[in-house]
Amino acid sequence: MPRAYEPKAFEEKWYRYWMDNGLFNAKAGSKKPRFSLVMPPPNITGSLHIGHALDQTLQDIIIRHMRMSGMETLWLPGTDHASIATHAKIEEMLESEGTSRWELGREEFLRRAWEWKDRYGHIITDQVKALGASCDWSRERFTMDEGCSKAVTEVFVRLYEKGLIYKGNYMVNFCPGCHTVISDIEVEHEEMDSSLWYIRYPLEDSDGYIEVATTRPETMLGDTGIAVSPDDKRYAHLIGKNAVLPLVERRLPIFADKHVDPAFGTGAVKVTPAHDPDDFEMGRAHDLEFVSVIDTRGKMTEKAGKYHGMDRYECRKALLKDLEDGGYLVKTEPYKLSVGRCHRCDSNVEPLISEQWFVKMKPLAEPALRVVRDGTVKFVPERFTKVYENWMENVRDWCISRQLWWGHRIPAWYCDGCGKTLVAREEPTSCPECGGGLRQDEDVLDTWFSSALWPFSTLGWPENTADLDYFFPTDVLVTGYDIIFFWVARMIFSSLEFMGREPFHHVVIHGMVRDALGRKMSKSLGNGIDPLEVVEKYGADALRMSLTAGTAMGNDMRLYDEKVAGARNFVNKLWNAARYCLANLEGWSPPDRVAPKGFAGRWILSRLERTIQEVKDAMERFEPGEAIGLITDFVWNEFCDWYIEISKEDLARDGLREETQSVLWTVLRDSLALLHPFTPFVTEELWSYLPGRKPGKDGSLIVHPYPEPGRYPVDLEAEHKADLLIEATKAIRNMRAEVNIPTGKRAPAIISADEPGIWEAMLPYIQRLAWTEPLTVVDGKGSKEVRQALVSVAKGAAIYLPLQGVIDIDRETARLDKAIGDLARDIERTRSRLSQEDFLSRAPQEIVEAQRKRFLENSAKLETLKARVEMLRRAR
RNA sequence: GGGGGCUUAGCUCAGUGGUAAGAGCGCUCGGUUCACAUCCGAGAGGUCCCGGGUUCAAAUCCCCGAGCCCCCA
Repeated sequence: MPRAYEPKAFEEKWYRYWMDNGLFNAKAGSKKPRFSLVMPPPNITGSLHIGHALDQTLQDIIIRHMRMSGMETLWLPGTDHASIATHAKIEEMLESEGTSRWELGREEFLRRAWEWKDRYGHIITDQVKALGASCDWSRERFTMDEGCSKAVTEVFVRLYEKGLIYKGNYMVNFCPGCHTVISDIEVEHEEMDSSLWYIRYPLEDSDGYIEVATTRPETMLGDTGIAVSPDDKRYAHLIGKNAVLPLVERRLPIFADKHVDPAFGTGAVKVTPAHDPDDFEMGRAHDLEFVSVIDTRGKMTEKAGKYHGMDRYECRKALLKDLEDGGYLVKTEPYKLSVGRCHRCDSNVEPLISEQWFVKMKPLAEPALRVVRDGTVKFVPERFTKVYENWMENVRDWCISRQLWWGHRIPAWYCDGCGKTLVAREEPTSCPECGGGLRQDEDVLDTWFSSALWPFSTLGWPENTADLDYFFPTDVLVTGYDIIFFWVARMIFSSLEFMGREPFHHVVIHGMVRDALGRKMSKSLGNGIDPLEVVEKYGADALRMSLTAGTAMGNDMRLYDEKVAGARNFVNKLWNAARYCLANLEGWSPPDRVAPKGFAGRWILSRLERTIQEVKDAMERFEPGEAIGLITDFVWNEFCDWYIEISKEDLARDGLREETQSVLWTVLRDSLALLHPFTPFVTEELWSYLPGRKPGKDGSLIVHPYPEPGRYPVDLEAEHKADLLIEATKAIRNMRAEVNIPTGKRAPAIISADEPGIWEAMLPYIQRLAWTEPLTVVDGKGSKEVRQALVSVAKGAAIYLPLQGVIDIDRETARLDKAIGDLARDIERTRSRLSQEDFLSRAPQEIVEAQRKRFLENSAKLETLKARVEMLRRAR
């Protein structure tokens, strides 16, 4: 075995081994209890970023843990066709070739898109493999593969037939960058510095004016009314009158509407029903005309008269100048404006009226709320429940059509003859009403429409497959809080509607990975961390560990080099601990039973038992960060720092050698098993060297049973002894450091104990661990104080460090005085607690008992120290 | 406007109502200990954001406030 941990030497090897032996593959219908989860499908356009790495790692930890716990596990991977993103990518590519989708036509465009998908679509899944993701690649799916597409059509048709999908003319968000409608949640709102323009609209029947304030002057060309608050006395006399739109000369009725905020601007607002969601509502309520002046490319329409063809912002400039020239512009004020921007391309979204397909949400939302409220679906951490509920309660109809070509084409046909709309599973040949020719809807569906079906479409729905029968509903879904609305919510209502039950039972939500300064990683900042570079430098295990250790589920985290290096250091520590164990296990083979008699062995197994219990508990609560923390503490701070050091002593002793080997082997074996879900590569590698390992693939760690509580006795007596050993060792090391005795240099020490018998057996260990020579025990009751020495107190013992030279009395007195002060304060605290009637009667017995014990122990220590100080004074 | 989160050591973060508040990194001092310098040993460093309340007991639960962040409208 190499001295240092070299992840590159074996990571690929093991991934291939697991794959080649089918160890990731699930069997439907197995007798074992099942556990399944589906991977949130990454976009085919993307490459692996650190957020994926976190998401994948958490899922892999869960699935490996479950696999080792004896479940028939399925982790189903796949990719998402990412309609807008891929479409944009292809268009970009065509543009660079000097052509366009319009020139090529739909069929050729799609051929090119599939070609692109075949070439690049698997890049991201290959990258996922480098992280060690143990998903069942034989079941890999794609949102646009045959089965998933069939599911999409089926869902569309059924919802349409049920009246839950409709087509209509409504206010939608149009993205001029992506050239398509997007849904409400794809719009991001951002506060921006802008202006508020005050414009004077002449009254029709008098010389007066009504002044309005607007943030979007260019939309005035589509104004068809003016609204004021019904309670606003300033304008009461104008209600029912008309104003005249400057430059356009359109007559605008002035009316009252309670949605108008009298405190905004002048209290009077211009109403543009075709270009503002609120105005749209007012336009309907007050029967106003709808005049569209901006088109889907963000350009002014014919209706804009002389501004026709201008870009919306260009038009704003021109218009403001004309208003000013005409004397209509009263003033301009700075104003903080909330602008809607496209989630994908950042363009300013244009609200406009357009005919689109929608999903009616109310009837679907209701059951989706119920399953979360009654606990059928649980969010982890729980606080995300509220986020979900909040959204679901206020959900609006979902605009699902997109003016793109890459995606699931809407299964709707229109008859040229009679105008009838047909929605069908298979392409109809002619109109059933009039026999006329049919034209399919040009649009495709929102990508999330297909992702919403992921937990069951990937298992074969709408067919009744064995996989669907066995693995559905899935158990857990792991994802980031940023897609609760986009995806989680939609899977829940889709599954309830089509499967008649929840898609999963737990939704485990993680946070975002940020850079060292806490900033979001973004292309424009260039602060993204490439997970593959990290794997290259530190190994996949270190990356996985650094993404999980020290964070609580649901919270954002920062990632930086030092953190990964720290994780790598632990893996290296494990590596070397294993080397030590293995070197001492040569020629040894495991016995049937491991039941050490020595206290050290009993102690470490007792600690291992407790660790196994605590890890189990943390995993059940979906807190892998806690679990990995418990394991690393155990391995590093107890096994490596103490037990291994103790074992060096015991291995040299005839009577103890064999049981010590057994203990080393046992602890190493269980530690590797405990760690495997977190650091699969290094543990499988080390496992392969472990004596007693079953041969063949069934002997692989990946399918070895996860350590369960109840394996080893919790041994209080051994734990107590180990406590004493550690306390005494630390006391001696401490005093040595105090007087600068170098580590490793032999120096004498004396333990003056109340019960010398207990200490007798520990001498060789303390001697080794604290570099004492000689180390003696004396009976504390009978013996005299040791003169030229430093002293420390432990439970039931005073520990002396004799010095050759004369000790510095002042310094030693000061040191002891500090210790006395600390002890006295603590004793006072416990004494006061123990004197409170309420505490004694109301606090649990164990707590009171612990306080008593502490009081007594500390009092004894205090006595010793006080006597010592007294002695030093006399010696002066 | 509504909802949520965060505030704990110099930095990044854990933290179950139980009584001496933890880790990693950094810092200081000392180490060529036969697994490991990717390491070992020792140490310094904290009004647990402020103020109330509940409780025998509060970093932890409740209320008020401050600062920062996120989501929704």
